[in-house]
Amino acid sequence: MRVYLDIARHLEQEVRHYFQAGDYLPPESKLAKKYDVNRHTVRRAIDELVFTGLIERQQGRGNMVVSQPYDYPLHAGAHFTDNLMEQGSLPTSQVISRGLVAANEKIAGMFGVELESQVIKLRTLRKINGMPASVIDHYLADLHWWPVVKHFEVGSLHAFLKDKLDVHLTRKSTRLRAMMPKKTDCRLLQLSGKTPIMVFKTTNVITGTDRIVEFSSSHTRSDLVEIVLEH
Amino acid sequence: MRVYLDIARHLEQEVRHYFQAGDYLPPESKLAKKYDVNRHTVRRAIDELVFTGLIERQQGRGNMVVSQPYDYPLHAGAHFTDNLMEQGSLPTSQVISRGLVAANEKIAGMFGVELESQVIKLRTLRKINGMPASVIDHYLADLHWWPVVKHFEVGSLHAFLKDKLDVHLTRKSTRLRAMMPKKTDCRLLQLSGKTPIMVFKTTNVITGTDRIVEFSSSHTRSDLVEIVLEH
DNA sequence: CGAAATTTGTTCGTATGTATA
DNA sequence: TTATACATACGAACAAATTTC
Repeated sequence: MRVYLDIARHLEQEVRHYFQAGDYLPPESKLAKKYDVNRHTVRRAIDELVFTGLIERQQGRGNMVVSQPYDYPLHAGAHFTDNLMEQGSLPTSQVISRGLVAANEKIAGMFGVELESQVIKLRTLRKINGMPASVIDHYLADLHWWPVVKHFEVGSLHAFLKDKLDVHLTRKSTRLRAMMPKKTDCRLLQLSGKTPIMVFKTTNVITGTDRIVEFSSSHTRSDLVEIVLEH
Repeated sequence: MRVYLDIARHLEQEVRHYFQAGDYLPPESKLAKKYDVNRHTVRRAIDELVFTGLIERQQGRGNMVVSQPYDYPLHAGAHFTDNLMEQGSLPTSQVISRGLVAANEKIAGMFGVELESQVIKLRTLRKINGMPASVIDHYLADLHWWPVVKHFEVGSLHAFLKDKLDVHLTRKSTRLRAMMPKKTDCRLLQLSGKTPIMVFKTTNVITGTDRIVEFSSSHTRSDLVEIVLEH
């Protein structure tokens, strides 16, 4: 059983060998016919590739290949450093999902909006030398940004907002802890479940004001990344 | 449409208000009946909560509530905040060992002294509400401080140095990672071995200079302490 | 211990909604 | 506007893991 995992593996090989970033997969319906399974099963397989950041779904358009093939990961144990001051403005991240979600109590409270009101949610994956290093959920308060944010694909979110919307963000506070990865973390970060992750929660305000307009939660592999703060 | 999002929101509220970590949701079949939808739809809703780390699926068993709801009244001891900017000058730490040791390569390099030359080492334990929260190893470059440091017992090491020796220290850099505790960590911090620790390595200079005269390495329980940085 | 019941996991089929070209 | 493609939802069946008896 678990046909979708076989298909996911096969699809991933196909993508890495014969597709480039920007290409689109064949339609789900075609793939379903090709693999002789229900379209649900193909979707479930593609879900896996979306999770790992290889594919991005685009309703009405298709499933796009996000990252380059042949990005071979380094041997484990390699060591990187990171600069906390650049969290949220990291240049090497790519979007793996986006949409509007209802604000939960915490988010609504921070943003000063009604509970259940809609906010923008982006999930980005950051890779270092082809290795997934951290997955970051961004929440944006201002729905007016959505038409623009819809087209953000790779690079720095903060730079993108500054560029396209003239919105300048400043970090207000950062909260940090460590924990063992959940299943989703393991999948997204290709983790074994034995190494802990670091969790950063940061709030960002519009520069010069106290209005929190972005909240992000980052899950970072602790074996690949060492955080550096220069005072 | 998007019934599953409504259900996800409702479930999240229920969980945050009436469930604790370790509790199990009602079976998906019951929830499907309750919300009068197909079980698929309930599953899709629960997927959202799994995604955010609130719920963990356990095949054959049920869907378990994972994390303590953050807007829940905390029972004492569950959660603390800490301020990184005060690391190394924390008032609640006590010395558990002290002495002169030979500098290893790393320490010698940082201090700019000969390999194997003697440096001061202090090990302090920091407790929060009587619970060991972190163990810190301090290395001091200047042996002239030893006669004075010998008498340091509790409180802030930095304040002590300022008081007794008129030495003003300023943090230069902090490096941070997370790891699983070693045996010694488990013993000193009364840890089970299943929760990760955060490791801070900080260098301190004499204020106004670039001379690194203190290096400290702090091992901190990640389940008791959340680090807060205000920018 | 083993069988039955319970609960989540996967797959099929079908239908309809929504976004994009 | 129409066609295409992804998104959501319903119903049914069986598989796999766990608990209960």
